[in-house]
Amino acid sequence: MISSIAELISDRIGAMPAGERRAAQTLIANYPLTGLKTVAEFSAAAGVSSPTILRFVARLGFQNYPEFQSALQDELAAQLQSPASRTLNPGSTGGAVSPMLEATLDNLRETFRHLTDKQLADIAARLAERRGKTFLIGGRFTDPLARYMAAHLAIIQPDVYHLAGQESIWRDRLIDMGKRDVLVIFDIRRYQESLVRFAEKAHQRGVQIILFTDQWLSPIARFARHVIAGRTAVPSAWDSSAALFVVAETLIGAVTRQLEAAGAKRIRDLESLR
Amino acid sequence: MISSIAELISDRIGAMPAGERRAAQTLIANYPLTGLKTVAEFSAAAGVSSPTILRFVARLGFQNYPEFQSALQDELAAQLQSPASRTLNPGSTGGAVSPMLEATLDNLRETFRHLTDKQLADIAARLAERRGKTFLIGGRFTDPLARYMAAHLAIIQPDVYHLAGQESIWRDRLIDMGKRDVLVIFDIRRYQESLVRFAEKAHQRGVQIILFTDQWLSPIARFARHVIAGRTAVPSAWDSSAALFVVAETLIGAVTRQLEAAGAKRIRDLESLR
DNA sequence: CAAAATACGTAACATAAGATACAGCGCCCC
DNA sequence: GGGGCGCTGTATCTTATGTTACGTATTTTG
Repeated sequence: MISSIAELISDRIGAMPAGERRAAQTLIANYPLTGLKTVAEFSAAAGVSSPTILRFVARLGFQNYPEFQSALQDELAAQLQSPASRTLNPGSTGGAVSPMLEATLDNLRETFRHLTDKQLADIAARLAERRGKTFLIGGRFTDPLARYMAAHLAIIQPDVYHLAGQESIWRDRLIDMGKRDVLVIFDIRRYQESLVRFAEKAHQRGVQIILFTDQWLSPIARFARHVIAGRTAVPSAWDSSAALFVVAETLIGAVTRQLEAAGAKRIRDLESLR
Repeated sequence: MISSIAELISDRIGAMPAGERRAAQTLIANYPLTGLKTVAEFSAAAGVSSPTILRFVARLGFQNYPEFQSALQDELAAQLQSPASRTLNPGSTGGAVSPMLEATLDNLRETFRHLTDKQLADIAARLAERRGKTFLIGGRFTDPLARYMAAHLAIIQPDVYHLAGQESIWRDRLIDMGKRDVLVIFDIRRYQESLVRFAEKAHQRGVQIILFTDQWLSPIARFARHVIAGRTAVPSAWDSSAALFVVAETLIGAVTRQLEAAGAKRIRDLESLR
């Protein structure tokens, strides 16, 4: 079975005329980048004319050049999103557990690779900024993450609220929200209508939204000031929220560090209350 | 110093208008593929108009769109040729992020290293066994994990209950618990007195306890049938529950697989209820 | 060795892509 | 509340990209 275009090429390269073969070799040589450039550039790199390139992709079975490029891009997307393929682990971890663990480790690495220090620092700074209130809410499966984050933030600073219960309840809380406030939303597929509506209304009131979502971006991204896109794919019937969980923990740590001075006093006060 | 376009973006994303920021977030979310597509496709993915995309790349310092794409391709070429450089993002190694990530990755590996497939399989089998009820409860910071697990398990099987609210409430639920039932407890330092008491009473009633705890083992371990000890140490003011979270997800996946036949029907029934 | 078939490139064409001008709108500041 | 600024989208235009037609070169075969 032929799965990648590279395989397809090496499968048929024998039955190609000289010019097309040069095209094939050039493409393979630094795959798949040459194929993503324009026909003119491709042809120049291969030292043949444009029509030869087009005949080449036609021979591979594509209707036209854009279709060929799309196929390459899809392949590249798959490759970039599941870095598992590049870490070929030769039996180092053989159990039935490891697929799940490995996928999660990859998701973590991949999620943080798309996340710069500056982004996290900005978000942490916004959360640490003690001007307005902080609200947290999540979807069906992600609401526990909102709770987890709220449980920590509420200790180191005042005015942290987790929005729970029925939609009507938190919808009414909108009235307390304004420009100075922050709303942290967790929303991964399948995105919840009610959350989107809520986010939109909050946005209209000038609330700054920090969104935790998956790589396909919840529609809430439209309204969000900051977006954290975590990888969720694992070999399971469910999506994994582990990457978002770790980002949340990282943020909690960062905020705590920023509030060190004020926070330490607050924690001491809390202790004395027990 | 700014070496990659991704860094450049996150450096300037703060100073961008809303539309362009959406473009930036969309690009980062699955970098760099969106940037290799046409302006029209990019704009559609981001939910903005084409000119906004062009203004976005102009703001990044590129003269025109093709130049921007070339830069992305060059970057991608460099990345594909030296896979090692992917993991070491020179800008972020010095930052505050990676210590946290690295520690979490270590915790995950370490946690699973002490966890055999058989252990997990046994626990999953016990959870999938549909003789009695399943109760879940957690401590101050770990209760969200109990909720997360409950949210999933409740979908694939009946009689799954998360114990929330005040101590007196769940203490009274003890009366419904018996030998056939399972109690999943999350408890990490500082271990909660109330949970220990609850676990002891449940144990006396013959309830099988599955305990998620840290490597120092909650006192509840005395009463537990199964103990999962996760690593929690991270360079932060707080302990990390990420390892326990991932174990929970792994178990959820395993239970789902075991209940595939029965669970599939149940999920279908649930869908039809909406 | 000759004739035919195939391959290749040049050049003209059509199309789709990127760029720009302009008007509407919202937002912020005064 | 009013004026100004800046952001965004629609519509138009221009560019360059992919495509095709055709003539020449090259190879293959009888």
